[in-house]
Amino acid sequence: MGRGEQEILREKLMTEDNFTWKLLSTQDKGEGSKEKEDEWLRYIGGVDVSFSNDDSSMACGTLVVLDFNTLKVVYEDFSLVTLHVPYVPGFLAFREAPVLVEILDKMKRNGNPFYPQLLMVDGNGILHPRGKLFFPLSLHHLLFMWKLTKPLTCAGFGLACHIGVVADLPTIGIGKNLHHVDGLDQSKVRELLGAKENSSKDLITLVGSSGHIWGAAMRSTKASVKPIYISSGHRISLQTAIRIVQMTCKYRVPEPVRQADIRSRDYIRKLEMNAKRKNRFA
DNA sequence: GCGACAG
DNA sequence: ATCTTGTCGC
Repeated sequence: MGRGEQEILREKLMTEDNFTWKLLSTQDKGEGSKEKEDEWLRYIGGVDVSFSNDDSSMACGTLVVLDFNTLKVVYEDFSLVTLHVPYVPGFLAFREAPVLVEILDKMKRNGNPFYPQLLMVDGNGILHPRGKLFFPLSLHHLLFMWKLTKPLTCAGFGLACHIGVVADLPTIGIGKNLHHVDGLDQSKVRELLGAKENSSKDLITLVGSSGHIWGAAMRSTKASVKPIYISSGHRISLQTAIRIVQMTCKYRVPEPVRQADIRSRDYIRKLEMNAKRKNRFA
């Protein structure tokens, strides 16, 4: 029974393209294709969690949906929660996934027409270490993590994978810092990106000491020296993920994640402002 | 052996 | 993750 459970979970993580929509390199649509608009990638979601300064356990989960053609926000939702699980490197999903999955689920239940066809996550996908145990987690969480990671033989299982499997959505992981794994580290990546044979490239594949491909480091803006780290979350290949990220990068961080980030911070900042006004009248 | 480690 | 000011450059 436990073994069968593991088999099912292993098969749920897909790092190949598995979606119904189509993606054109130019995203141009020919004449007479209006009846088939559902077949094109149009709505891309972005999720992020921001935190309160006053109360570090208070968090704001945020979901935004952008129109791929205009890169404008067409939907946003927020959810305030109190987090009881601490942040532990490698176990970000246990802290942030529940809120984000809940907001997604709410949107789906309401039958919202803007429900995303693809989700970009502020956090890694398969670019993620496994098999390390840390203390501050409860036994329940450790067992859950163990069940999810044990069957995987060729990849990690970061926040983007976690959300993708639970919500059954194609997801892309976007890291703003490198999570050290399989011999990869910031200095090595910077060395490769800056190397003369790569000087024309703004993209390098992240190959670990074991030879495994974990994702890609991308210099998304000409001027930026600090790359972003792209990896497959769920139901998408690295190649496709890279293409989509490149098409949504107005700035260093792709728009869906950037907008979720900005609006999430804004929401919690305004909340704190209102709380302080109340105190002034008390 | 110890430290490094997404947000 | 979060605080915060100015500063440089397109």
